[in-house]
Amino acid sequence: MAYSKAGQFPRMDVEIASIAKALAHPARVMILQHLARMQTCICGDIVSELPLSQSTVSQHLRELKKAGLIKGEVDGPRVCYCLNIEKLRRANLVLNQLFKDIKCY
Amino acid sequence: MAYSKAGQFPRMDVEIASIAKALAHPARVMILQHLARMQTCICGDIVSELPLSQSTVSQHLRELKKAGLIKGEVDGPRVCYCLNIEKLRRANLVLNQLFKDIKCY
DNA sequence: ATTGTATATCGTAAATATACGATATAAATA
DNA sequence: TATTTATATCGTATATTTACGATATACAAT
Repeated sequence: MAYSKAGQFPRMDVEIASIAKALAHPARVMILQHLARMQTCICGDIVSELPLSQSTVSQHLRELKKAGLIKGEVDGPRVCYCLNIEKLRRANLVLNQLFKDIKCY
Repeated sequence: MAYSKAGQFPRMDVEIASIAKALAHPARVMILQHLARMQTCICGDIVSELPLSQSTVSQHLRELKKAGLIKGEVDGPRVCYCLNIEKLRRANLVLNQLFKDIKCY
């Protein structure tokens, strides 16, 4: 991220921002939705679902993994991705708390 | 945004991403929280609340305005900002719908 | 009219994000 | 072992974001 002052913001606000950042690209939103539909957390399929090259999709997957929203597991020559349910529940909680704090729910 | 393919993603996913992007910096989260606390939507106060320069805060305010999450109204030499409650409700709705879609709530 | 105050905008630098093709890696299969 | 397949990473180009100081703007007050 192009901000150099992360330490100067409240911990919770940094967490909210980090979660929001992971959701801040339509490709990544689509990836989450796709992973939710296919319980059998397919992987190369994601590439064919998106209008983006394989390497770009791989970058988005890395972003989602970095934020903890998905997990990837090697399975032979391929990698199976799946949602990280706990972290996503936490994301939902944290965002709802924000809207509650600002009285918009 | 550094993506050139917005038209190729579902409208709803673009909306989610755009909302998330507005929330993707702790300074902007803090601004929303501050505006919620002070109903009298103060403005220059925001600058003194944040560890950032006046011009940088102004940029963040512009981002929030662009996303529609806040409104700014000129009042003499100063500008009063306040939350855009309807848009924030919509943001909450849309994000909750995402978490519902992916079964993480 | 001049001065002061509050914001926005400009110019700029540096970091990060997006996107792709090409290449490397790792594992299954022939 | 060689080949195919699936994915990640590298290199690179471009766009965007973050951040600041300096300057412009717009209004109020002197």
